[in-house]
Amino acid sequence: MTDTAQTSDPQTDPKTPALSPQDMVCFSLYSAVHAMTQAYRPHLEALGLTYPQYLVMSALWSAGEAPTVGMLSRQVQLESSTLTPLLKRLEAMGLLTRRRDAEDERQVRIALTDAGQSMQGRTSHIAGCIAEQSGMSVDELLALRDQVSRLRDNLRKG
Amino acid sequence: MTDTAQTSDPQTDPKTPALSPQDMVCFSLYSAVHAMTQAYRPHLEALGLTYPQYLVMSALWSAGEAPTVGMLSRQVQLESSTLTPLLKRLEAMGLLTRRRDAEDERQVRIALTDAGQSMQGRTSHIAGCIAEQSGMSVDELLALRDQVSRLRDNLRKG
DNA sequence: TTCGATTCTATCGTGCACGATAGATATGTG
DNA sequence: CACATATCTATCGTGCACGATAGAATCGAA
Repeated sequence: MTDTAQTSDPQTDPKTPALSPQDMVCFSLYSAVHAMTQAYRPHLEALGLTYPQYLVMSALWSAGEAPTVGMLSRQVQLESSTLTPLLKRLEAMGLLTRRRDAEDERQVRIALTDAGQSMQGRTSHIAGCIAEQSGMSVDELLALRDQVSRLRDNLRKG
Repeated sequence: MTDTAQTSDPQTDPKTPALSPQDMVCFSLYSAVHAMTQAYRPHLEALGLTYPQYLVMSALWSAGEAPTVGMLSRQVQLESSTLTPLLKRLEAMGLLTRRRDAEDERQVRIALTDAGQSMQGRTSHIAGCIAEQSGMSVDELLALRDQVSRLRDNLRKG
């Protein structure tokens, strides 16, 4: 993400002035994610979750039936090599179960336990806290979300 | 970032409908960073750098004189526990040197080697490639950068 | 100037995150 | 049925990223 404009020719001018991280779109995203993780931390520590774990739990709370690892992977955009150990940790905490699908034994279905289901109720205050801390209006946040999602989808296509 | 609006009361209604990751501002940022890292990967692999390493190199290219670890830490918003091993790897690649400051022996000053300096010239095309791949105009990207930076700074304050 | 407090970097342990790869199951073609 | 191909999850190695902590150097106040 040195992805802002450069007027001088990059091929002929070997001393193009360097873009500082502060100038780059990529750095704003990168540092915002870390700041967001820090903002979530106290809320999630009370639940014993990390941020990626919370993200997977959110996917499960909003899912209809027990999704497969592949379905989760596509939804949260993480590889199976990331998800498998993460899901094993959530299983060890007693929040979900992992079971081979009888129809297709290659797939593993993830189902919430009662403890996993009931945890959702203890997360409902978090959204408002973060939104307030963001110092932005709900409309601004929604617009930002849509812009960032559009950027992400375009980058994935390219 | 379940940080969009909830109309039902979170205290009295234990079954608040769950926000899917796709609804959350935090997830858009989180997934956009991963997409951005993937977009950078082919360009950075040619240089033998990871994205965080590239970020630190960018900070050094735009810095006036040899900054300390603490100065870099504040600029790229990473802890010394992250920077120290990262800087050691860049040192092992011959891109920079780490030396104790004579004035204040607690501090370590980071200076680019010739190889580190000259690498900058080979990065000048990357910005344009990513900007094009983003499918957004320069004005949109700059506006997005400023919005995301504002969000980050507000979250850091809270 | 002496010693308590602060500053600064490094170390350690845990948990992502990914590419490469393996291994098991399923599918399709003959 | 046989066998090549594809799909799906898991494993392994590398590199972040952070909190907690340690240890050295500096600063400050009596």
